[in-house]
Amino acid sequence: MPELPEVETVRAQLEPKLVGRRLADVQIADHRLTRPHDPTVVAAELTGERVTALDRRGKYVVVRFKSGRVLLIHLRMTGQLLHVPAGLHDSAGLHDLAGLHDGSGSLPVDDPHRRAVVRLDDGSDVVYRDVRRFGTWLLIEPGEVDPYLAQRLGREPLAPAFTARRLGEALAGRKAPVKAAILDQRRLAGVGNIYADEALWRAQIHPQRPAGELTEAEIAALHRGIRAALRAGIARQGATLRDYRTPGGASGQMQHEFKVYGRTGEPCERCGSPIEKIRAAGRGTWYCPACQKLSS
DNA sequence: ACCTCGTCCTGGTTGC
DNA sequence: TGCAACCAGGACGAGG
Repeated sequence: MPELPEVETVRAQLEPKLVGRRLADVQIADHRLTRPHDPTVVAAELTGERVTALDRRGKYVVVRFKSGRVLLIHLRMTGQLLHVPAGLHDSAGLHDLAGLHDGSGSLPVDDPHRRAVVRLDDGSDVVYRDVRRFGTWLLIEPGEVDPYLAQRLGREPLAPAFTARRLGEALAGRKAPVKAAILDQRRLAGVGNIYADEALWRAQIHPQRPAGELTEAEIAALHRGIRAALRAGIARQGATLRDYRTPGGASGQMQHEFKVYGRTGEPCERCGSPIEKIRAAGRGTWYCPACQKLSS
């Protein structure tokens, strides 16, 4: 599930491949990708655009064009953006990069999960894959992107302006579990299920604590925990559970560093107690019942 | 305003 | 062994 660290890794790796390039040809194979807009129309509008910047906001990849228009890409659960150098199209190498081994030593001729391909003016391709088709491409007219994002996204957790005080403001008065609160993109942009659990473990806070009841010290610890977990994820190029790949096709390494996520029954690194799995905020949630107490 | 839950979607896993 | 049920979860809208 691409969260902030995965999306930031994709952005950083794609940036030098995309900035300055013109979109020579755009093919969109999935009508859901550009909903509610017609993919053929979107593809035609994208063709000829020149990329001036590749940014990230929350979990969105923000592709900025010279025209002022912006393409917002959201990978949701299983979206991938892969860069394929000129001359390697449709080769076995691409399937290898995309992690499509079928275990028999042979590689599929067609990739059924390829939803879109952008040919750049240097002959390379940006391939968009998405098994579950939750991902979205939204082409936005100049001036409309800031209001669109402002309506949906809160603060960037790694920005200097995101202080413990700001986090406290976002959590104040809320009775929802703290995990639900930090997953709320309108409060905090970019934290998903994995890094929420990892951040709460670092802060030694129970995921079901009411968000508004955290003490000042706990808010400070959570602030540090969120930023440390996200930075660790970026440093490891994200976490690959199944689908996530960098644009070069590599797996992330952060899954090897998880303190709690997916580690049911394994000893807590801090206290040795077995990690437990519960359901919180409607999501699978892992935590240490000994050092993340519900009542402090 | 806040909060919870259902929906979208596919493929891997579980259970009978 | 076969096959249906279940599970994973980011964003969003419905309903309380």
